[in-house]
Amino acid sequence: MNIFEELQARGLIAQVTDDKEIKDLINNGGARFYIGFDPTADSLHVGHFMALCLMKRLQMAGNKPVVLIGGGTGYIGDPSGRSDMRSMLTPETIQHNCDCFRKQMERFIEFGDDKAIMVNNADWLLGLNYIELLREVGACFSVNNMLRAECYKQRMEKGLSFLEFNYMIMQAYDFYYLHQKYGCNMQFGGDDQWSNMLAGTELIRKKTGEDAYAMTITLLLNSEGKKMGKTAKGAVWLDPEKTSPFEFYQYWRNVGDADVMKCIKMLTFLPMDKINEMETWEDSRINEKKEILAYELTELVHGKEEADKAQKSAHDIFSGSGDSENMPTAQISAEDLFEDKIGIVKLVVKCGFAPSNSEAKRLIQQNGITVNGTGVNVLDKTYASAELKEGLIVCKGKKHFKKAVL
RNA sequence: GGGUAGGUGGCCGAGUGGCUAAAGGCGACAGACUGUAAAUCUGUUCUCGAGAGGGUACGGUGGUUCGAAUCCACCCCUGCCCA
Repeated sequence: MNIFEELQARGLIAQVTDDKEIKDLINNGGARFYIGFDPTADSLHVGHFMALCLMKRLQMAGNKPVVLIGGGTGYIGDPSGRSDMRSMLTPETIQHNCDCFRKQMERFIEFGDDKAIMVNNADWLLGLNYIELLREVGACFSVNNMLRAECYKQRMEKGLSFLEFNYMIMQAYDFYYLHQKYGCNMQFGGDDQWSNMLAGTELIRKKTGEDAYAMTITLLLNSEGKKMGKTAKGAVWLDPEKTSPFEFYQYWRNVGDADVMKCIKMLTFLPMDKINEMETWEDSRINEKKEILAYELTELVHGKEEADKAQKSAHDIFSGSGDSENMPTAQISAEDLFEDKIGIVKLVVKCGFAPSNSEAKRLIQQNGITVNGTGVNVLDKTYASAELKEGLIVCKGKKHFKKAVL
């Protein structure tokens, strides 16, 4: 099975500009392709992860990846798929985010002379001269056409600033620039990027007469049509500081039944044979599938050791052996104690189960909190420092566990 | 630049001087049921406080009033129409 077929079988391909040419290109390792990442936060998330996986798959098939960090486009903000304007990031934040991205990616993709390269579009976008750019690039764009693009259409009702309107031009310019400088002939991206990517291939054609290609990856949606990789607290991050390996594991362990196989196909590197075999498993093995999904992904993102730990914690907690060795911990400091004791409300907040005291109280009153296996529903319950030294197992609901230690 | 409609809690959206910490819906969290799933049902959903009670909040700043999300002035932002 060649790479194109595999991507297809995994359901990763959403749209392509020319499937024949692209097939040839990537199957024969002839693609020098880029994927752009805008530094909108200080960690990558699951959406980025899919793009990185794709990059890896293509790299394994002999193609050369270019990682583009949007240090320049971050100044503008992509309006695609947004119903309102992004808040503008300060230059310092953008720089900080770029650095964070770089660190995380280096762990995942191999960079080097004959491997992947990483570039930052701040290097060429920030120094552009407005009038020159208008003459050189602006002339190639039809406003009429741009307005017809899906990504802008949605914004026509709610308002679109000129700043954001220019995002497409900047992205197109990136592609053009990379084409000229590195011989980049292909761009990949999320499906919401389609119009921006097409703008790039068109710009290249107009300026150079050469063909360049674009392909989008299917957005990972759950069976309800919502983007996956989001939780109540926000995105599922790849940074272990922001989303612990255990939480990461649990997110995937808890995906809906209907979404398991899709996630396995799209996100893991399990061979298609194995996946096809899993498709034939009986329904009763659904939880086994979920464990495989969770383990595979945690291993990819956080490494084998962390994945083993997360899986073991999950088993310990949910299959009742009560072993707390690998449970995520919450550190309680001496200042949190009053008269050598800590109150239940404070304990719940310290464990990160509630952002405010009020919410913690509600949880407690609703029987949502268990400490060391016994339900606690009175607000004045306290625990002595000696108990804390032993480690208190605090759980919120049935799925959230923390070991509180002094 | 002119006209006009708007800006309310995480989101949508009611409310047009006291009964409003603000209806209703969505989302989220907890409980029941389950398989660490989905669906369903119940409860909760600004914050501080053990509680009584307090604090802050309807775009911003001032003002009127015993009392303002609600009235007035100015400002900021958005949609639509005209230029």
